[in-house]
Amino acid sequence: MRETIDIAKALSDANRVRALMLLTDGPLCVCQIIEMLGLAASTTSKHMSILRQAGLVEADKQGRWMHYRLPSRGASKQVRQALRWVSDSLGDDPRIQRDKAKLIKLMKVDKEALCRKQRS
Amino acid sequence: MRETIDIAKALSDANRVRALMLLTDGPLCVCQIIEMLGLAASTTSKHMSILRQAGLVEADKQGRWMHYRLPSRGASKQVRQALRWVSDSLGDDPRIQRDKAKLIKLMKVDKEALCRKQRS
DNA sequence: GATATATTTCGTTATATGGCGAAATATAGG
DNA sequence: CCTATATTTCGCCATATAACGAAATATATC
Repeated sequence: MRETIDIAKALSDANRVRALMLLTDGPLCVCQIIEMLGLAASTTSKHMSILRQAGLVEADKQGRWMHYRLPSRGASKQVRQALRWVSDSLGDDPRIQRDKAKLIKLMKVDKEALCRKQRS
Repeated sequence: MRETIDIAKALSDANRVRALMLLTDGPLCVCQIIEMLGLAASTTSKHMSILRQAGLVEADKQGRWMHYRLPSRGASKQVRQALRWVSDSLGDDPRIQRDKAKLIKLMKVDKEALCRKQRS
């Protein structure tokens, strides 16, 4: 029960769902997610931690950079099914599609440059 | 997007999820749901209205009694998929099973008697 | 039509949540 | 080991949410 509610809670905020959908084409660095959502770093970090707690994303730290990605095969049936639901539901949502288009451009920007820009 | 978030929000409260799962074996009267959840009538009513808004339940009024049930075939793919997720996830949850057992007993009580008891 | 009653709506209160900026943490590189 | 820096944690504020009881609504029955 707890797990199910945690997953539902994690999915009940638009910015978190956007972040999740951004990961469908591969892992992203926190700074990239910050840029995409347009939120403060602290807020974005909290969102990712909630998604992680629910098992909807996995994280791994590479040096100073933290990368988030969708869970690998090992994920529980619950998580897999929830992810499929969201993904099927929002596959052609206009906001999500705009995000994906914007992400393609963003991926061309160097991470170092991105972080520098965010600092200033 | 809105619809997805509304569904997730509706599913992010334990009492609402319990109410939803109670309906898997057929429609119930509000007074029965009140009894099962152990909440005030007004609170229960609000929960049902949130589930209804999200499309996760349908309602029909029969005289003074309002009956809630899971949506019929017409439901959107989103709703059907979300319901399957919850149902698969909680099929063998202990709390849900206890609820179901309790419901079987409750179904033997006359609705009139139930409402009278709740009033007093 | 008046009364009883099942449910909903309203008003209130306490807690949860999402947002930010500042401070803390951890790691790369001089 | 000291500095720079990517991310997280903390403290705060505003808004959202879940709970209740009281009042309102709708419907059956007299």
